[in-house]
Amino acid sequence: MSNVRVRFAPSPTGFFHIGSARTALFNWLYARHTGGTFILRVEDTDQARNSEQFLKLIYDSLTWLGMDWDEGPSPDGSGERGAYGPYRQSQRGAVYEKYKQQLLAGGRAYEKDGAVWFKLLGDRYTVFDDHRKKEVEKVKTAPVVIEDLIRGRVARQEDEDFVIFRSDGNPVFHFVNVVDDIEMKISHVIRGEDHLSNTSKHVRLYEGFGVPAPLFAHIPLILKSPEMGQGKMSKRDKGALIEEYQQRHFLPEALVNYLSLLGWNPGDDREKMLIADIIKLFDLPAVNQSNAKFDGKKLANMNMTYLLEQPADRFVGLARNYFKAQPNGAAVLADEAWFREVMLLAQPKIKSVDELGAYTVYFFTEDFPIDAKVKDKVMAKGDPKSRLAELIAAVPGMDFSSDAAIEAAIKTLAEGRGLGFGDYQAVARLAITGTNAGPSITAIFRVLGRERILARLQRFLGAA
RNA sequence: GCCCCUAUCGUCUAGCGGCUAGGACAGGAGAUUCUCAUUCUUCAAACCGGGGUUCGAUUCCCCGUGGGGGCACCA
Repeated sequence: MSNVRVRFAPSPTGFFHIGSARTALFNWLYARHTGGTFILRVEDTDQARNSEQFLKLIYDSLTWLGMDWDEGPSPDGSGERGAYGPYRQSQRGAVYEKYKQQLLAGGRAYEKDGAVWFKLLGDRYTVFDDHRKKEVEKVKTAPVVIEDLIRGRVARQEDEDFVIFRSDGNPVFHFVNVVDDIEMKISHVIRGEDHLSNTSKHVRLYEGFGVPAPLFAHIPLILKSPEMGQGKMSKRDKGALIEEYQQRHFLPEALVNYLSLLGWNPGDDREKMLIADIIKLFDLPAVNQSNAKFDGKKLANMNMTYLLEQPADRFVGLARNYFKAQPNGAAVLADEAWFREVMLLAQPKIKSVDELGAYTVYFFTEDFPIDAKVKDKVMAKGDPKSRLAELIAAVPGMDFSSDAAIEAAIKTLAEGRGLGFGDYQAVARLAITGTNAGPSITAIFRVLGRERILARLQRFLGAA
């Protein structure tokens, strides 16, 4: 067990964002890499915007992604574990009060306009701030120098007193963040670069409390992809919410793998990696300094490569979860053995689990759609109606015992007329599945069975 | 406006003074396959600009420019 203690400190004020997930991930990876402690702390001081629903979403998303926390609220929200609680800021009022009194008593804070302000040390002067369009009091101070683990030395001037308790009596972010990091003995603050400018405030606060500051590591931000526009990813952007991937039944390890590569790399060409290897290889100095744009296509590709190699049981389980949430789910799942067979036929073909519904409809209903474009194309080539009639004649006597037997039968039929397998395949597929994409036609014959194949062929020919 | 961070193919990135600037996703072409997809081969694609430092800069420094973030009694 190392002395590394890191925390992920989200606010339950909105959906769980991909940027938050990445920050959580880097903290978690660092804790696991170093054998340290990963803490979840809920920053719910903004009573107006907090909600229990969003809090639950944080627990669920972290759990889904496989980021377990050593201290913090329990995943079901019922209690908590760890020696430095409570882990919800809304329950830490007494702690903040104590630290406020300490500053007040030491002359490092004062009241003004009903709020409590942190007092900087140095000579004071007044200037007109043309950004805020008002007179402000400034303080001459030495620059705050931060030795950031990712950015190197960063110097920034902090030259204005700032509010630490609002006039409504509630403490502000900068204050509670620092107090809790002290109380929870946080060793490394790993957070988004958007906090880099805040860090000078935080360092002054640590000084005010007479406590050494933790080490800082400011990670790059995730930006919109070029199609989405400019700026950092916001909750409005497509693909920005973890919930979305969960609903689409992405593999969490694929998402984690992709996220780990946004701003970090193992130092060689490896991209697809086991979580265990990512943990082993991850380190703070290897994190990039520049922001990364989100690429949904690369994520989708990562998800597909994971999907292709899933063991049958896991894939079928994933498929089952997906269909449970579909309107026709109960019917699809009715016959377990058959469901499994169909899903395993689809596994090597699909790119994501949420394609499964459309990809396998015709296995579960006679009322499947016919793709008009595919129909036009297939029916325009050769003499498909004759091929269909020939198949209808042959199917009753065909050996359906294996894919190989079916393939042999169709080939024999084709050769007898100087044709190829393909001349039957396309039109049979169209008649039986309504599309041109799918598993091998022989497997479809075998799984659907003689009666249904024959019925579909006849029905299609009759309508054509 | 002020402050901070940052800059290699469209995108994620490797490179840590001397390389035909490498890989991956996306895109193009081809091969394999009963379709589709996978897979394989292959093509196209980048060092933001200007000054330095150096025998030599993608690499180090400075200045621009571009991108990002921050400047609240939000977090």
